[in-house]
Amino acid sequence: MDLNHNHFSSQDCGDCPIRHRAVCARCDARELDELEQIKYYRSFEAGQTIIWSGDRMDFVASVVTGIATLTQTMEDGRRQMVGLLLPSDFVGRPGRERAPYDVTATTDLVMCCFRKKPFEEMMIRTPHIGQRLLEMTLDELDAAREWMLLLGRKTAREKIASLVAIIGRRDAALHLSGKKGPLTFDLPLTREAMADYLGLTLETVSRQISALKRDGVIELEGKRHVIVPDLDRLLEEAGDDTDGGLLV
Amino acid sequence: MDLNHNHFSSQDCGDCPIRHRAVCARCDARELDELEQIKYYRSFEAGQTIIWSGDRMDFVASVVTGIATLTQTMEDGRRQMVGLLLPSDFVGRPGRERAPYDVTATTDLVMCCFRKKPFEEMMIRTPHIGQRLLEMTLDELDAAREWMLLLGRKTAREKIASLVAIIGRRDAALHLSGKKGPLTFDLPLTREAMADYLGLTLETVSRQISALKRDGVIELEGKRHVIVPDLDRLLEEAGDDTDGGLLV
DNA sequence: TATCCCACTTGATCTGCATCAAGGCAGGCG
DNA sequence: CGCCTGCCTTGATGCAGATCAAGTGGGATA
Repeated sequence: MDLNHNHFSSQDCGDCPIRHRAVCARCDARELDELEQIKYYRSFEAGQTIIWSGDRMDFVASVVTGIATLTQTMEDGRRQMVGLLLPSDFVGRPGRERAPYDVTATTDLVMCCFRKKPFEEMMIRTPHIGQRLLEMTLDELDAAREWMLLLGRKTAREKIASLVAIIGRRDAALHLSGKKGPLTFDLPLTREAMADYLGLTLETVSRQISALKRDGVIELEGKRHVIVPDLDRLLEEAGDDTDGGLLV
Repeated sequence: MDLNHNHFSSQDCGDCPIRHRAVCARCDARELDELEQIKYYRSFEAGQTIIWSGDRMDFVASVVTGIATLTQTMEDGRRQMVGLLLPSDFVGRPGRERAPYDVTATTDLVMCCFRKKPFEEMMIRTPHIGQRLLEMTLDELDAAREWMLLLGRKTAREKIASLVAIIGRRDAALHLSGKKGPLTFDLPLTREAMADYLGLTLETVSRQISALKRDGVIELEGKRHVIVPDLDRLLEEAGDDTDGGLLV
C-alpha cells in the first residue's frame, strides 16, 4: 500500500532530511547532490505562523522535527484545520504560486525546504520524485477522506477517541516501535488546536477528554501526556472499523 | 494552476474518452494506441453499486458520462460521502489492491476503465501520465480540504448554498459556457445523497432548500432544476471567501 | 381511471453541542 | 512572595439540527 512510510523517520535522517520519504527514497548520489544544492533549513517557534493563506510560497518542504498545521479561516473567524504535518510529511505543491491555507508551527519546528523553481525542474528530469509525491499525495487524500467521515458523522466523543488513536499510532510508528506495553505519548496540540482539527469547540474537547478519562478509556498525566491501557477499547470508542490501514 | 481542466470535457471526447484530461492529454499516437489496448467501457444504471469497500478492484477508470460517488459507512449505518465524481474525473489508485470506499452510480453512468496491471506498467514507462495523475490528485486534495471546512464549520444553510454553488459551477465549466444569463442546472443528487455529502439528514437538506427558495437565493423548477438569479448572493450565503479558484 | 411507489416536504419534539460565564492551576517574572 | 497570563476545566443555559411522524405530489403501471 504505502512503501516507505516508516523506513525514514526523522531519527534516521540526522541532519540529512533530504532522505525523508518525501522526496528521495530512491534517489541516486548525483540526484541527492543536486537536491543538496537547492535545500535549506528553517526553524520556527511554537505558535509562529510560517505562511499566510494567499501569500507567495516559493518553496516546497519536508518536516524534520515538530508539528505544523494547515488551517482555513472564514471571514467571521471560524477555523478548520485541514492538514496536520508530522515529521517526514511534505508540504507545498509544485506548480502553485500561492499558499491556499495558513501554515502554522504548533510546536517548535524545523523544516527542510527546497527552492520551488529548481525543484520543479528536477521533478521533470527525475520521474521517481514525481512518483513518490503521487504516492504521498494519495495517502494524504485517503487521510483527508477518513477525516471527512469524522467531521461529518462522528459524535464529539468518537472524534476525541479518533484523534487520540491517530496521534498515538503515528507517534508509535515514528518511534520505530517494536516495543510492547500500553501506548503512551504526548498530545502535541492545545485543546484549541484539537477543536480546530475536530470541528468542535475547545470546551467540548475538554469535557470529552474528561469523560474518556472518567470512563477509563484513557489515562492522563498532566494535561498532555496520554496512556492508552487498551487500544482496542479506544478504537471501539472511535467508531473505527478500518483497522488503521488508512489512517495516516 | 491546473491546466487541462476544461479542455477535454465529455462532449469533446465523443466515444474516445481516453482523451479525458485524466490520462492522456499529453500522450502521443503510440501511447494512445497502447491505452486503446487496455481500455474497455462499463455502463451502470442509477443507484447501482459499482464496487463495495474492501472488494478487489483491478482497474482504474475515468467517468465518461453521469455521476458516481465514493462513500464510507460505519457499522451502525452512518454514511458520509467522501468523493463526487463528475465526467472526466478519475477513480482508482495505481498500486492499490482493494477499494477503500463504496463506489456507486447516482445517475446512469458510463466509465472508461483501464486494466490496472498494464496501466501501472505503462505509467512507469510514461512519466507524464504520472504527472497528470499527480496534478489531478492534488486538485482532489484541495477539494477535499474545502469540503472539510464545510463539514466542520458551516451551518446547514451554508452547506446547502455551498453544494449548489459547487455543482452549478462544475456544470457550467462542463458545458464550456461562455454564455451569460442566470446559472441554471439540474441537481444530480437525491436529497439523501446531498445529506450524505453534507453531513446532514435528508430532512434538514429539504428544509434548508425550501428556506433558500423562500428567501429568493435560488429558484426551483420541479424538485431538481435550479436557477440561481444572483451567483454572488449564493456565494455569500455559502460563506465562501475563496473566489471559486479551488472548488473543483 | 385508479393505485402504488418513491422522492420529497413539513410539523412536533428532543438532544448534543455551542455559548456564556466562572474558576483552577502551573509557570514566569516583578 | 504575590501577581499575572495562558491553558484548561466545569457549570448553566440556549439553540441548530436530529429524530420521529405524518402527509404531498408526480410518474409509472395496469
